[in-house]
Amino acid sequence: MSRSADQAIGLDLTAAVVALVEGHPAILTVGGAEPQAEPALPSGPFAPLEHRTLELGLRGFVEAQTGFRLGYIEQLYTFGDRGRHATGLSSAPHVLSIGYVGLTRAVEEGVPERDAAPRTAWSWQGWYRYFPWEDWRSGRPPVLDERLLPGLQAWLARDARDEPPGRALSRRERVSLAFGASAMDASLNGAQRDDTPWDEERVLERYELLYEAGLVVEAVRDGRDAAATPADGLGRPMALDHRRILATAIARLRGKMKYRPVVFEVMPATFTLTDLQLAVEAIAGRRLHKQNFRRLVDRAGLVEQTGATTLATGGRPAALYRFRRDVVAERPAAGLRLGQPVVR
Amino acid sequence: MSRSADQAIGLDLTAAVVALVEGHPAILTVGGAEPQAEPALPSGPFAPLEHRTLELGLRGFVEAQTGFRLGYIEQLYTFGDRGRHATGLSSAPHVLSIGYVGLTRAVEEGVPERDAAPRTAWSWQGWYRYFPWEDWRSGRPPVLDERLLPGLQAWLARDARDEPPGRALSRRERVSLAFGASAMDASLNGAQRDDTPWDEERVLERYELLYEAGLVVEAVRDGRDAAATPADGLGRPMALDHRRILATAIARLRGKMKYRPVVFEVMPATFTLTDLQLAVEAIAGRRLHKQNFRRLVDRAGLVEQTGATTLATGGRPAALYRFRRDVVAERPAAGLRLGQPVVR
DNA sequence: TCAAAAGTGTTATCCTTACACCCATGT
DNA sequence: ACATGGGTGTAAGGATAACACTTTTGA
Repeated sequence: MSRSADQAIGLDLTAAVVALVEGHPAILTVGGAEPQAEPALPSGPFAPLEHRTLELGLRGFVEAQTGFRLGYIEQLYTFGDRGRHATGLSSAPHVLSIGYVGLTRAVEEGVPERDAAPRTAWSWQGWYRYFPWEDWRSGRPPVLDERLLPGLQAWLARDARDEPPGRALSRRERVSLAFGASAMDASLNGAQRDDTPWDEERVLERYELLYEAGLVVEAVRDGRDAAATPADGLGRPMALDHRRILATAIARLRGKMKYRPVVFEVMPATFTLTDLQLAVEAIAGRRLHKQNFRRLVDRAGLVEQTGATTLATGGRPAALYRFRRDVVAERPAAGLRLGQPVVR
Repeated sequence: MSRSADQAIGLDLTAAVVALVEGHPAILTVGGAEPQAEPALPSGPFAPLEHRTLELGLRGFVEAQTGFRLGYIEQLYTFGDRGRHATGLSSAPHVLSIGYVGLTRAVEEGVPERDAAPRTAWSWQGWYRYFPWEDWRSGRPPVLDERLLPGLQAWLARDARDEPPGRALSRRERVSLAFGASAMDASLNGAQRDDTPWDEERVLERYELLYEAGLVVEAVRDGRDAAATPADGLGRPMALDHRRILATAIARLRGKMKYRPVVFEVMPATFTLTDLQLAVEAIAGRRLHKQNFRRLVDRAGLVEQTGATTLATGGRPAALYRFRRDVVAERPAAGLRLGQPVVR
């Protein structure tokens, strides 16, 4: 029960800051400007004497490195696997990272949220550059069938023997769950009744499997078996374990959106219903049914009309809406329970 | 971007280990045997050179301190607020804690899961001793109206002035959300349309409010304003911030149960449907509708009959069931989506 | 025969999904 | 006039919530 600081521990606070840039979900990255450098998320070492709380420390790093002041933030997970995100020297101080998601508006109209000047090169990067297989907005992503699933199949075949039997799910089952039953195609293993569909929330499970299979560059960099790793890997790499944190952030947002009104954190003060739908689709990574979406939003009492309209969209003028802050107090779970209407 | 271990950081791994003991949800505690000592959760300092991963470190602590070998575990949150759970000396090393939930069977029939002898005094404690207001199985808990809500009301009245206005929810709204609209009784603030019901998942929000209001002993111990703290406080205290970790664990379990088959981790190999219902009710803290529960479990394909029956329940013999492990592979979200049928 | 608990059947209601159609603007 | 996107109505299917009722044991 008594504690002693046996061994030095380093703790990084890392933020996946999300905004919408030209209709696409984007994250704030630092570095990566030089040809070979990998982009990173805003991050820094937690210093208990300077930072009153973890959250304040995080906000400080983001503001210092990019000038953005965060609104909504949420802790995701504390990652601590050795071997990953390691320096190679086993005597080096062990570094854990606490990952956060933050939401912000890329550009606030009028009042700029960015006060301080950024002290580092930063930029917005579309998050689907790091996870091309997660964007189903214009149909099933080609990478899936062209490279990703074949790679996974090869991995399963290659490593079938050294798999310990036990209560845990087999690799084959995990792949099927994460990527949908179609991933396993002809080789359905028996009692597969209702073929598992693609679940947009399983972003992290998918990334982890690709990592284990050696199909992302980070796996090779961390010194894992790289038997079949393509030279370029799938999706862009990020520094350290930041892509894993981003995967966790996307998964969390996609889930949370359905029962809490978090989308509005990335929306401007007023917007059309189509704008809102596009934002939700951008985050969820799939298309939604227009009419049902509108009724959904309406019934949930999430928005109210401002009275104004805009012609900016072309066609019939669209009514402008604003977020109704009261919903949070009125309804316990005010979100957009999307259902599965993939319209395509 | 370069890191340096500026200041010493201590990291505690802490586990809320849950099992069912005589039909009640219980957690594994250590210490607290002596009259004045507060019970604690199994816990210990993370030592990167000894523990390959955070999870392995945690499992080690639990096994060393209680002899229990954990099955399912899940990371909850990393707590790092200074002022709480602090030593008072500002130069003492800052200690963060990573909280986990674990599930286990209190007594495994036949094969004992407990191999090693416990090196510390440990015991199972019903979790509702720490959160009496969370148990609605035999109706609305009396503490709520007798002590808890009056205490909160007093706090709201007392601190109404020094509340900063802003986008965040007001204290009054937070109380209403966490404890249901009935908490605010006559003083409904206007647009309160559908009166917020009690949401069994908001365990942490409720505990945090009680802490802020100085109504739990820990708040006084941590040096917060104790203007109206009753001598004994509400519910039993735990060491450090362990009760907060337990609150997080309960909240997570109550939520997770609805979309993942985690209940079965605390069930014996075979059980009757009533056993299962009682287990779910014990965790959720409320009664469920019998007939609908059975159909729910059936439709979800979560269990299958063993063929055997038992007379142990009294009355007509009950069929024995076992968990169908296949569901996990078959259905993406195999859980008990409870709905709100509070019967009583 | 009665109490106790297991187990089955049925109905009203709401929500989800899908489809068809109308409206207001610019070109 | 027509293309474009905004906006509304309604019907079919399924899930939920609530009800009443039958079955099998032990005392």
